[in-house]
Amino acid sequence: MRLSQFHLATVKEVPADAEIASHRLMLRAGMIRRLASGLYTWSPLGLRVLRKVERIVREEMDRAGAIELLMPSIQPKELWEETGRWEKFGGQLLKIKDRKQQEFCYGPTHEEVITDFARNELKSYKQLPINFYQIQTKFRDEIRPRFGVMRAREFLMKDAYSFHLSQESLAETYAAMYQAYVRVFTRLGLTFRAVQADSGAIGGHGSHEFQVLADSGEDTIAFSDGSDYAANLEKAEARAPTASRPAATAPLQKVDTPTQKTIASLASFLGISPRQCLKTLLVRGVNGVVALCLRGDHELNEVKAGKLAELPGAPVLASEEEILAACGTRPGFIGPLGLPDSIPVIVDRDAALMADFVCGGNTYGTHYTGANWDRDTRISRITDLRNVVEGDASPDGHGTLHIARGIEVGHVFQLGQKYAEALHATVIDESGKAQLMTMGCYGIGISRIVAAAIEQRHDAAGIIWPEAMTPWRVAVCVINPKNASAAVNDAAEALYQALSQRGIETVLDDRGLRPGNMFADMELIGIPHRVVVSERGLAAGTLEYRGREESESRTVSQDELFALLA
RNA sequence: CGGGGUAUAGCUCAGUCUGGUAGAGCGUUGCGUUUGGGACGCAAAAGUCGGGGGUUCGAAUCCCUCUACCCCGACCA
Repeated sequence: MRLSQFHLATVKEVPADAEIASHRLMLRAGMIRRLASGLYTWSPLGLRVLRKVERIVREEMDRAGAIELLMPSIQPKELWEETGRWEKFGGQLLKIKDRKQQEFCYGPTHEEVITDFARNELKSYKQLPINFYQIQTKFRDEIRPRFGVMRAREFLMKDAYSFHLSQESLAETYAAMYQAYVRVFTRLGLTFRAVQADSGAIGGHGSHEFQVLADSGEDTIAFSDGSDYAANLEKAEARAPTASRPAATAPLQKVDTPTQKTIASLASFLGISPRQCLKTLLVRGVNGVVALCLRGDHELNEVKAGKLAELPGAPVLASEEEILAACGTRPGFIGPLGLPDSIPVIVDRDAALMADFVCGGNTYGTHYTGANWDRDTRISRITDLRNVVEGDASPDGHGTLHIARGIEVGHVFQLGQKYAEALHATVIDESGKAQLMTMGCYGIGISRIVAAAIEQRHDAAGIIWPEAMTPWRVAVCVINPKNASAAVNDAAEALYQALSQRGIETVLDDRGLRPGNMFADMELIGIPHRVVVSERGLAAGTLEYRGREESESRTVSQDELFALLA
């Protein structure tokens, strides 16, 4: 590509509300332009990168035996009513009407459509297993779109859906998809982790997320330094403590804590560590409120709590009125001692090992010190309720957990029969009977990968593309082409041709900008290799090369350059 | 959904409190000087001040209203 024939549109300034590096750099490099909230145009430059990612994903899906198709982005209401998701999906579902007032949605995902396709197309067990995928634009009406294409409303996604007659067959395809994803992210040159994920309300047997590690990530993941164990924080199990509870030694005493409503203020007021305090949360349960107890330095894991039989779903903290009615005090002074028997006291495994602890006094402005389980108060149930923290033992018994931030770019999921059941997707088995199919689904956020890669790989000058994603591998920069001798321009042109003929994607910067502008642009848009052609070098018969991550350029011959790029 | 903020030149933003000639930087166009790390000079084009309504002799500025966009929050005791 000759840049003089391209539309490169870098800018110096970006809106103050572009907060994260990838968003700012994509705007500055001119990869995307915002059309409306959560909607972006991909410029020619941005599209080159997006297509690179798409291509690698497509190649690896094909290699893993998935078959590409393309479903409509607009989907009829009736299909979504069959699975009950027309109502259940919530505000993220963009609903639209046609001229006849028929209702549709812009597809946020395609389980309904693919299952409808499968129930019509697949008749016999002999057609299974089969795995269909598409690369399609999706729309989710996010509450708060932000960070550019990272959390946009319209985005490009690869989604695959596999169909099986047995769990074993599903497990095989699941494993193949997992391996395909490992290949995709490895080829893209990204630092990532495959982590165990919570399979959510849908149920199912297995789920892994592929997380690109980046400090700005919206997800928190835990991984072991002594094994392959890695899990989303939501899912990560806090290993059962092996120690036993120390004996009670302190007498139970009530102390005045007039303003100490938080663990932090309580601990500093009493001169103790937060881990000697007990945190008691009152949440809405199936029948009245439920008390959840954690060590003061731990945090409630909402996913774990949401699975408790005593709770109707994700935990919702009780209101001040409910708390006053249930235990006669206000937030900040709640404790398990003396709670009515009707309130279950569910205690985290680590909190259950506390002795001589501090907890709320259940009257305004007081706490107990020297409190002890059994002696002073009851426990209804002991379970894992907390988020793991840095330094916890890995739940598989090998190594120590570390916490990192990640950007979810892929998700593989054993769906089971939820959609097949709702849509009656069956095939005839060997004995001639209709059998519900079992499904898996596998997503990759193509457009999000572009942002995630930049998030992981950039410096003060701009983007640093991995070779697999870069719009061009090499930039040939001509110094002062308008006034240089014909020999300089000819040499640049010849080098550009030679590189292109070797199959190396090359961009020739023949715009005639001043060198500083040209170099800054090439660094901003992240081209991995830069070659400068000038009078100076031409006289010596050499080229000047600089890698994107190198701080100094070096002199090379043309052959050395080709070897470098081979 | 609740709270807050913003909307002025292609872009990034001043100007609004205290009503009186529409501003800057960057970018763009032209001319000239420059030419190895975001050059310099001169000249120029470019704005229904988000839309509508009101107050006023006079509104970017005050009031009402609508729209769009952004941020924070949705309760960890």
